[in-house]
Amino acid sequence: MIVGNVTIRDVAARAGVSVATVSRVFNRKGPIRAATYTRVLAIAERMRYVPHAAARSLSTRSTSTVGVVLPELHGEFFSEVIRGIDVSARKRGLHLIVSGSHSDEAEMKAVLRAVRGRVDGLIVMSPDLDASTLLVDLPAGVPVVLLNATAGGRSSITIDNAGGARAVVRHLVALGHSRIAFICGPDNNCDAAERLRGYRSALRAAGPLVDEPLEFPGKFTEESGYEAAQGIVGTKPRPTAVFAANDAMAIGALSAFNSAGLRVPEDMALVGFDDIPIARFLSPSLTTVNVPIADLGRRGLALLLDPNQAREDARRSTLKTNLIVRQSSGRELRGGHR
Amino acid sequence: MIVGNVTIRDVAARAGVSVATVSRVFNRKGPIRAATYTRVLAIAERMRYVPHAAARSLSTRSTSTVGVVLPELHGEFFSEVIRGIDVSARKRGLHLIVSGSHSDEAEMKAVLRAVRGRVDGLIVMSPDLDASTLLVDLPAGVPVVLLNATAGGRSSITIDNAGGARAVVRHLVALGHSRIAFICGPDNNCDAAERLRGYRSALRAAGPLVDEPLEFPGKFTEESGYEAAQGIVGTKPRPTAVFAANDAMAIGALSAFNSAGLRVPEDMALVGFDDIPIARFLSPSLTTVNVPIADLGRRGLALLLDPNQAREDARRSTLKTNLIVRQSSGRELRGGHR
DNA sequence: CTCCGCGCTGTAAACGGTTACATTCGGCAT
DNA sequence: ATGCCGAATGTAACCGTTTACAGCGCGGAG
Repeated sequence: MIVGNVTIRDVAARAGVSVATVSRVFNRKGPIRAATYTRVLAIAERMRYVPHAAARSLSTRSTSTVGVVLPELHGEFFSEVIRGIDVSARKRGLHLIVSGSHSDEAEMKAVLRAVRGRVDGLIVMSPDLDASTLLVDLPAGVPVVLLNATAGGRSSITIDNAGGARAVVRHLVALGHSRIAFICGPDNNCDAAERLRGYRSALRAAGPLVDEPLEFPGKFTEESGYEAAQGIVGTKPRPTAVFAANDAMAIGALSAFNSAGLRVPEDMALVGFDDIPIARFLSPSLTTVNVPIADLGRRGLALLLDPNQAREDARRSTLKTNLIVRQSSGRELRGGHR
Repeated sequence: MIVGNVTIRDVAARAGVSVATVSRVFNRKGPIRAATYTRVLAIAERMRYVPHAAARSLSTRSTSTVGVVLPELHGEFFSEVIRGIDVSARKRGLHLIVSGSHSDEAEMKAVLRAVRGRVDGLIVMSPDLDASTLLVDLPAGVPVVLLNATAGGRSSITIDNAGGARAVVRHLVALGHSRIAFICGPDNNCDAAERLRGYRSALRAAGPLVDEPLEFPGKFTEESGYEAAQGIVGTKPRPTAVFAANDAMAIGALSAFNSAGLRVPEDMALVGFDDIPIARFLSPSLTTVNVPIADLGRRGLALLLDPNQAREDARRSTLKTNLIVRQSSGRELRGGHR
């Protein structure tokens, strides 16, 4: 027989007090005699009383949970974002409800609508889909913070994608490379677009000695990086350096270069973007752009909870990225035909 | 001005029906005239009515969310587990509340207690901490499924760790290796313990031509794999093969071997465990044991929701693992001193 | 001695849904 | 005409909290 769950009334009855008193004890609100306090607490403990979250939410109009909506859940990147949010959520006693794998827009909208009474706020990362149309029919009054996306009036945190990309190109150019290929991210992905923009502008800024942009399609997955790299291997004249728009594709490319018998970095320099945790453990270790991924999550949560959200200036912030030079970009090219 | 949220009563009033009718429309329950149905739905849509999740939960005694408790959230492995749960949760219209980073037991217990009225069930992965003591003061009546752990009477899904480990050792022995080192997982971690057990028993079974177990401590992290591998490099006589208890440590070891100038697999064969998605993209690609990670999550959820949970035989299941031979274990040793 | 104020506790009305039960209303058999 | 039945809908209790407000006892001021 399943023992029915103990309610606040049961505890009150057993302790010989009213439900209000028990509630006050649990919420440390209002004046309570010390003796009453400890007695109620002891009895509640003995009866294994645990407050019913839904009932409390209904009454207080506040769940203590925030929702996290990501394009997908797979891979080191998203895992880090979630972790960043999770650790700071726990510090504040908040719960996290996550949801990913939103291939299509309708599905995502359905999720967004189901939040009333479930979360106090939402952290949304939607680099692919246009955020402003998505959020249009979000229940009113739900605070939202966007990660790596912007939409009119919403708070957001973005990272300096273009700046990071420019740093990569400058690094490669400084090493003597002049034919630098780029493996793009998915179409419509705004991070990808910014990185591409940075790549192009830095190439242009590098002057006439450096070749035109040489771009290969990719989808931010290891597979797509692998395939793009195969295309690069067959390109004549072959580039001497490859800049992948994210680390996952760089990993795929590395694998393809190995299969093709090309050594990295001797025969081909390779740079990624994101600095996912395993980047430093690849062989060769991956030169990449560090983006403070966990920080992105952490600050997203902080912004969401910040009561000063109304202050316009604080609502948007951009996180700096910085180049991490490791082995895969190699040393200065010698005897180049420069 | 924030527009107050629309309640079911508002919709009922506007549509000229009772709240019961509106409720029935939304839940497709009870007989409703077609005309009423569409009219109410249209009005609700126009008013942007969304049912309040907490209120519904309170009334029906069922949230449609399940909780997922993991030891931590970082890395490809856990990310895959969550993804597996997430995709099948979405198919069933369920939400997911996750929580990780449970360094200590008290923290984890606190999380487990807070579930009343928040989730309908729990999927708990706790390879480090003893599950039975953890679950002792879980609110009564919350169904639980354990992943990679067992505790009296609880449903659980485990993977065949020992079998996978034995397959690895047999594979290496078949290739001609006789000095096979093992990088252990954390103490108290039951997956790690099982893998170690498999390693030892397979070595023993391999006969007298194969050396005694040679074990190095590790903690399932890339760093710890790196350090363990440094120790292995300095060991005399040096092993010819290394079996890391998980892929993350194998990645760390690979990095260390590269730094030390050892080629994998020519100078040192290397095998991991888990078959995380990037394993195939490492250079060399990693020989490892495939465990159906996403499946683990998927089946965990299925078991949790299975009304037949009472049937004793269905409550525990073990997932098969299987060896995936790639490049890192190399080809047969030639001219060994066998 | 009365009254006031304060500290502590109790009462009961929300919160926003669901649902058992009651009610209404045609239609149909008697 | 009467009664009955089932389909469609309404009424109101209930889910388990929080909290505004009321009440009560008691000590000190007047």
